[in-house]
Amino acid sequence: MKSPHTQPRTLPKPTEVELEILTSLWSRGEATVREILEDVSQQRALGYTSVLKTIQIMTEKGLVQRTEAGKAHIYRATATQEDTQSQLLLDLSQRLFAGSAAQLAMHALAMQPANADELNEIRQMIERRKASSKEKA
Amino acid sequence: MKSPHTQPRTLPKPTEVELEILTSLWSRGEATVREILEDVSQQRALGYTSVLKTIQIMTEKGLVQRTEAGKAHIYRATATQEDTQSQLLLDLSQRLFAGSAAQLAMHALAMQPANADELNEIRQMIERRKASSKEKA
DNA sequence: GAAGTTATACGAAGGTGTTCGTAGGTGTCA
DNA sequence: TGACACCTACGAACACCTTCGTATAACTTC
Repeated sequence: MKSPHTQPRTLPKPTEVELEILTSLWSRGEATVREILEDVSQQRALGYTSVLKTIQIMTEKGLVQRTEAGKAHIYRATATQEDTQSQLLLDLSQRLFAGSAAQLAMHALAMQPANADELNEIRQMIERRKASSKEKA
Repeated sequence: MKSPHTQPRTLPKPTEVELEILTSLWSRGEATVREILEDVSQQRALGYTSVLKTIQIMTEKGLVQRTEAGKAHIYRATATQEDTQSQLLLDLSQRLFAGSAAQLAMHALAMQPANADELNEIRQMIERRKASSKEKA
């Protein structure tokens, strides 16, 4: 029998270090503590047990899931990167943009120029949205 | 003589409650602790001294500045809302979008539909950027 | 002038996040 | 088999955030 699904519907907001670990997991798919440490060490000096401890806490929180296969445990992120991006963007838009993701997007674009491809992609997205909103009306 | 300018060039990232207080200050321009409490109380049950303590810490951090006029001190935000929005957006884009504000903006738009006015504004911004990038090239 | 109101200052408690040291288990290999 | 390498688990220290209680000063009001 597999473990009972005692997972909460909504995952907690990952903290600073937790996010770095998740980034490693997203890029690798799954990883051991040592592999995560390799990635995280590129940006920050951190001991092995620090990563281990953090990822154990993340397991308790439900942010990651682990497979106990052989010597080293293998971890994978519970939420996709896209879902986590949405979660944190929504959070920021509520706290700093009165809940308007569009305002947030506008500010981001004004802040840092986008390249041509990105601008095209955004334009296309806007056209699509315009079309669908016209349908609705 | 006024106080020596011992302020750091970069302000620390405001925390949860600090951001709520800043939001009150941005909308009011300047405010006393009691006025801030009025605003914050709309969203969260909080005692007077809690707000006072927090804003005292914010003063130490340089997030707000105070004028000691009469009985109650008057506070104003050091950074504008726009600058703080940029600061936090930049931070999030670096931590979760590999430093790409455009990716962040795209994700925000895909996540939550924008209204027609907002879409137009974004489209115009894109056109303007396209034009300026053509000039450069 | 005593009581009540309102303000600031400050200490402290409780929670969480981050980091690491140490202990203990298991496998390898000369 | 003994030394070494590598793993997990766990406790503890430290810093920061949040909240509030208490002390104290000043101002009003009867």
